[in-house]
Amino acid sequence: MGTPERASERLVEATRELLWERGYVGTSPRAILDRAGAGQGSMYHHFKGKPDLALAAIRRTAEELRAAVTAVLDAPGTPYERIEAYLRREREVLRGCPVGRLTMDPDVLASDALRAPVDETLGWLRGRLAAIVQEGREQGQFAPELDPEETAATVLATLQGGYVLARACGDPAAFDTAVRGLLALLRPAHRQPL
Amino acid sequence: MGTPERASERLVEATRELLWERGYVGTSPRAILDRAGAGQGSMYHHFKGKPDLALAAIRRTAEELRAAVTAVLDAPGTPYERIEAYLRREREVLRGCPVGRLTMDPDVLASDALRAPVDETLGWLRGRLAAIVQEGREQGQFAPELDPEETAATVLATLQGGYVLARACGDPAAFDTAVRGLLALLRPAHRQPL
DNA sequence: GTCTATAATTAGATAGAC
DNA sequence: GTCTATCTAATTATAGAC
Repeated sequence: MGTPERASERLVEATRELLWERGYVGTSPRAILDRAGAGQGSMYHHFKGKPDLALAAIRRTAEELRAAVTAVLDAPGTPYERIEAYLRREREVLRGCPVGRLTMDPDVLASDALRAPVDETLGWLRGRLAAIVQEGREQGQFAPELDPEETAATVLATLQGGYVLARACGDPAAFDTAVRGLLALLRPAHRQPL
Repeated sequence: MGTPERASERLVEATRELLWERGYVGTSPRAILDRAGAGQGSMYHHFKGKPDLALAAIRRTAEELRAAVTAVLDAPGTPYERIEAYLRREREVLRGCPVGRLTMDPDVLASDALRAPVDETLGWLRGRLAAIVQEGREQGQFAPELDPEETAATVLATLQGGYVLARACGDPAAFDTAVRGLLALLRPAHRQPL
């Protein structure tokens, strides 16, 4: 492990870190090269330029997120438990979502190529969550009035917004508060009172 | 109405627009001056520099947001209806939240001065929503298990995250879907089934 | 107050040596 | 493949005229 051998690899990793920390417009090729320990020639040999390198970085970040989410959502448990596990999974909350944050980047949104992996990843995530809500509805754990697509969107939006609240006050607890509020609303016991 | 007379006024307005569209790191003094139709001297006469001007712009945006939210939340109606009115109020969804988007800006978060108005505004909003949830709980419209602070955080997070989802796919409908999902979870009728 | 001129620094990319 | 040198434009700010 540690620093990768190949320069192209180090460039992608450095870009991933910087996109997460500073976004696309806030990341300069200079900063990438410094962090990767590579020269300009190395970057322009492997990639066509900043957008091309960023695309490679975003795609890898998206892949990793999907793998991590799949591991949590495919774990055993009731639908509610799996959603709860996803909402409560360990996160570096103050760093924000490495995929979701890109939607606040004007240059990313202006490029169909850069926006595509973001759109696909969040769309996939919504679909996964919707399937679980649907499952819970069929099992009677969730009320039939809950639309799976809508509920999934609410779950994902609460997560993404939780990052916003936590970063605003500089305290990860704000994220947890929003998640607890959502879990209370989703809780089967509460929707089927005594 | 129209373009303000005073240059300082035009500078603040231009900065407000650009911060909303491109964020802090994506906004250059040059772009501000172009949009405001002002020269460099004008800007450095009224403001100490980019951070100072941005602070003035952020404060005004925060003021306007508070006024607009107050108008909706203080309107007549049950607690659920007032929250629903807030969630469904007209928004330019794809532009995102002018305050919330700043939390994704590394330079804003790195500055206590710039982050303060963002933190205060979202904190105030959470407080207002929590008071309404509390009210609804006392009236029996919301279940006693719903913690007002947590529920308010969930409502605000869903909004902020709704912008993320909508911007990712370039469709405001994604925002509405998340809102409908939240309203279904909050709906008194669903929490007190037949 | 507002302007233009200037300047030091960085962004983003190219050329060509090794 | 990787490096350094170079280049054009933009960023952020200062100086000084009007």
